[in-house]
Amino acid sequence: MQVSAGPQLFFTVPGFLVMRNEVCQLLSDALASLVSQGVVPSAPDVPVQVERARKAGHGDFASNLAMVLAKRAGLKPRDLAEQLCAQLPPSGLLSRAEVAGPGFINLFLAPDAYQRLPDEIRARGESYGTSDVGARQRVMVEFVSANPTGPLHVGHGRGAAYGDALARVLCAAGYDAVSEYYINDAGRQMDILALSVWLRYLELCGEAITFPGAAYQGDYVFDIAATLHREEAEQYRPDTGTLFDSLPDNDDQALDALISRCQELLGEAGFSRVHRLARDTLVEDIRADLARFGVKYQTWYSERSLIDSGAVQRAVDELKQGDFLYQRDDAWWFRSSDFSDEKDRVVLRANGNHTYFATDIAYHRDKLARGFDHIINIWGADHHGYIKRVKASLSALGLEQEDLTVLLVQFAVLYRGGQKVAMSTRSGEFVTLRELREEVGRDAARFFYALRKPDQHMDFDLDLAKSQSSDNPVYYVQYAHARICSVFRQLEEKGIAVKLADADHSLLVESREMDLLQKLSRYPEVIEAAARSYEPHQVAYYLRELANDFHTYYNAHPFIAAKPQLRLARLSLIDATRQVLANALALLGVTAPQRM
RNA sequence: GCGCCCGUAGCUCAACCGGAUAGAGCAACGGCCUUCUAAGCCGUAGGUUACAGGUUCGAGUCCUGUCGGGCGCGCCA
Repeated sequence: MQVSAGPQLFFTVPGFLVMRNEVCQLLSDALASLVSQGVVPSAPDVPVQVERARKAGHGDFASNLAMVLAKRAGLKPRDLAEQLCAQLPPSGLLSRAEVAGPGFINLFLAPDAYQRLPDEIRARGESYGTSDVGARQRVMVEFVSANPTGPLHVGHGRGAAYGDALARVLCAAGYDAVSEYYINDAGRQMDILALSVWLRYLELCGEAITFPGAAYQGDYVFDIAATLHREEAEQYRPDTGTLFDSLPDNDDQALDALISRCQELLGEAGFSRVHRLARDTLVEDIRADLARFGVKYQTWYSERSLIDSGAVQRAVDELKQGDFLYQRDDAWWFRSSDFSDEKDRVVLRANGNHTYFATDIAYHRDKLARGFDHIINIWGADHHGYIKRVKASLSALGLEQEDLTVLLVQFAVLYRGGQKVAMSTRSGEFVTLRELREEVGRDAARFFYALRKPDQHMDFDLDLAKSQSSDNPVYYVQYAHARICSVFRQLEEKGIAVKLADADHSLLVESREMDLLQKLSRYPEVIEAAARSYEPHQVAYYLRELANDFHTYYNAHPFIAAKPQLRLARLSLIDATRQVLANALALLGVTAPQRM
């Protein structure tokens, strides 16, 4: 069934269409006509590509369709292009089409298509730009998922900014996207944290402790210990006389021995109490930290719950039954090399504990079992070696590898005063996300992250990010929004009443006005492209372009001082601009201030 | 050594499933405020897209190799 694509449809269906897709449909119709006439072989499997013209003079849209099809049609590209133009169905959307260069088809929009845009944007409000190209497919985006063993650092910040923006962009493009944080609360690192808290607690009880160098050193460990001491007094202070006797020389082994002794001395319930207190405190801290960064999750999913529910055991058993596991050196290995991984991977260690990978297998299976059409993991680039094994496990469990996309975020290197900021988790010398937010502000930090595509190495200039000057790109965009708000405040102060709905947009004939209208019309396409390629940075670049068009317009033409009819049209245009600036900033988690 | 990511203006980065003359910001230089916020605008200059081949009507984009950078290659998470 063909969709007719007149302006009627485009402007009356409440906002689920994208202008470029409408143009694309017109061209598809033209192609179908040529096929039915036998000019072009039937059922060409070539997708019809239409893109925004990159140069003024090339019209509004351009297509390479004729060049792609020329060979199989046995026609010269330009001749085929002529025929395609002739077959374009009548439409209020396009005013004309012409052949250019080696065979491009340049398409020109009817002025009316632009002139109705401000009203359309006003009617759509916050939803302008959204579309249904995602067809309500259910997508989960999992990101950050840092161990709750300490505060988030700036590396997590990049993943948070990216994941959150991506989820929002996907929603805007018509996907049913949700965000999830996977709480790694089951591993050895958490045991070390619990031990660290307990040792600090013992200090508070007056014990002389030699705190291990490999344990967690951060101040937050003291805070949690203090809470424990305040709430439980000395209930978790057993006889610790032999606690540090004859520990292994090896630091890691000594730590494991201490954990075992701690578990023995406290009993399962006692250790669990300390463990849970540490976890809950840090998860809450992380949640609050991310919330202040503008990042909210629909779900927080506990790794431990996968173990407690038996999901990990079931997954391992099933892999065993399918002969995907084998025993070697007392450990159980997964045959991931059968699925193009470099080598097989341990799932159950010789000591009986499962590896992180084992819970990951159960976790990813669980995600898909929850009914998502697609799951996306955002990982730090240092985890790239894990992609193949996780995908291999999906195959072994009869699931589709294609249902999982792993997106890698490269590291950000901080610069302050032109110097690289040294960071090391080990020494506790890292810049936390909280410090970054307090130093440069949430908006600047989010916008800086948003300005980089994730697979690019990134230099983060702290001085630039916190500068309250024109050097800072976030203010450039926010300033455009504030300026427009200011214009409307001026109107109010002068007592000038405006009824934007009465504006006659045919009065908008200046080149800057056309540029601005064109940019506004492109917004839904930007969202669609950003969603399709998982690149929310496209929204950030679009924002800069839109702000630039506005600032240029602002400097070139008066709004309030114009004659009443023209004034109304211009105010309507900048009001629409304000709406799109606000919508796009919201996608990136950046505020749109009314004054600056 | 093997694998993954990356290499674009002096610096930081874009470039819409391969398209027309590779674009912005910063830094440099020159202009624009008695008028709606100068956190702004306009202009000038800046390039063999690391290098060498290949694929085709067309390559920054795809393929191969070389060089350079980051990361990974644990019964850690």
